[in-house]
Amino acid sequence: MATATRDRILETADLLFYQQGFEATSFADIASAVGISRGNFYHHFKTKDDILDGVINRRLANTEQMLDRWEIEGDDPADRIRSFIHILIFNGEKIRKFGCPVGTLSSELAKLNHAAQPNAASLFTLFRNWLRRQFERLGFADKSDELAMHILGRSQGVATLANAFNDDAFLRREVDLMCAWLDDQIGLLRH
Amino acid sequence: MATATRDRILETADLLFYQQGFEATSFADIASAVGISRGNFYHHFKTKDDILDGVINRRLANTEQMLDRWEIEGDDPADRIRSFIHILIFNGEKIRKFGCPVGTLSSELAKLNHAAQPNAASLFTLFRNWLRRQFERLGFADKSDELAMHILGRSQGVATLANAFNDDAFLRREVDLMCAWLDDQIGLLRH
DNA sequence: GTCTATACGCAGATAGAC
DNA sequence: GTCTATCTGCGTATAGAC
Repeated sequence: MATATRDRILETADLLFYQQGFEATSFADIASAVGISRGNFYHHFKTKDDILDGVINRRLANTEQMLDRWEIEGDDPADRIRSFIHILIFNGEKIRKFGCPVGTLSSELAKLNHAAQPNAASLFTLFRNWLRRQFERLGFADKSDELAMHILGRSQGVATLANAFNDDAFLRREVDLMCAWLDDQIGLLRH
Repeated sequence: MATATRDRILETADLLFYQQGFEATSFADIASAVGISRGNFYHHFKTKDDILDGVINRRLANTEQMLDRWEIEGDDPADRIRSFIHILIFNGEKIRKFGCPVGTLSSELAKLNHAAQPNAASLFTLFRNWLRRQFERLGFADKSDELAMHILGRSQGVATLANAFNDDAFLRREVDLMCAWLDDQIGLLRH
């Protein structure tokens, strides 16, 4: 198939950008991991920035798939929000090693003053809008976006510190606190 | 004075590492900003990692000074914790541009698998222990470290999202929520 | 579509004159 | 203590054979 190599490059670059960072990952790194020559790259991508765009688009598509799955599997909006919160535990090992894939990429690109930073931030927007919709369905109306951003921020902070200290107990404790916070919010709704 | 140039190098490197990241900052960047030649560097530092160590030590010293100041200026432990929370607003512009200097350095070094990562995390420990002491004085006893980590995590998440979206309103809203959380915790202490 | 060979610049680092 | 000149390797990117 015409796009098989291209897909393998993107899959590998996605992983390496996460584990090593975008700038620290060279064409040679990706090429040797994929098992192709450096020169072959440029048949599929013009520049390194092109690969970055491809990786971000890949992540956007994968994230949308995951959110759709949660939408189907979750019985009610609160359950679905808990799916989001528990991803911190599900991906705990990777997060302690490499941080959150969304947050670390956005931060790196911000520092590099890279044109693709807003593109990376749109990964956050995917979660933000999905969470907002769940809160709306719970009846939070105008507050929904603020609650979505709040919990998104909480999860980012947990990822950053769990990574800095490689602390699994902290991560699990904070997941419990976030679930308790969600229950509190729902309780407050009913006065 | 013998160490004047060394100090200027560290001051400049500190700033550039924050604004551009450690790896993206070259000797040439620092040299031109300081106004010295590249060769002159190696009289003061053997390697780039030596500069990183110097920068981290500089940040450790500056952070200790700031925490000591808060200790003196704050009337009670709750006020001091509010000083910590409000640094997000005080440094809001820089945070929206470059993120939190502690969190972003720790994350970058974690991805680079750099030997100095625990060293960078010790900057977090400085805040963590200072916050823990404030919570202890408020009477939280065993829970003090967990509360310190909680609020440290919250501030990290706020910095990451405020940077990703360049969102000042979110930052201020979350600072208010963190202060409200603090008041709640103190209220719960008295049953 | 994949390869080898190569261009070119900049990175970190060193030697040695002043 | 500061400089200029230089080394060496690796980064992205290109040219052209197969």
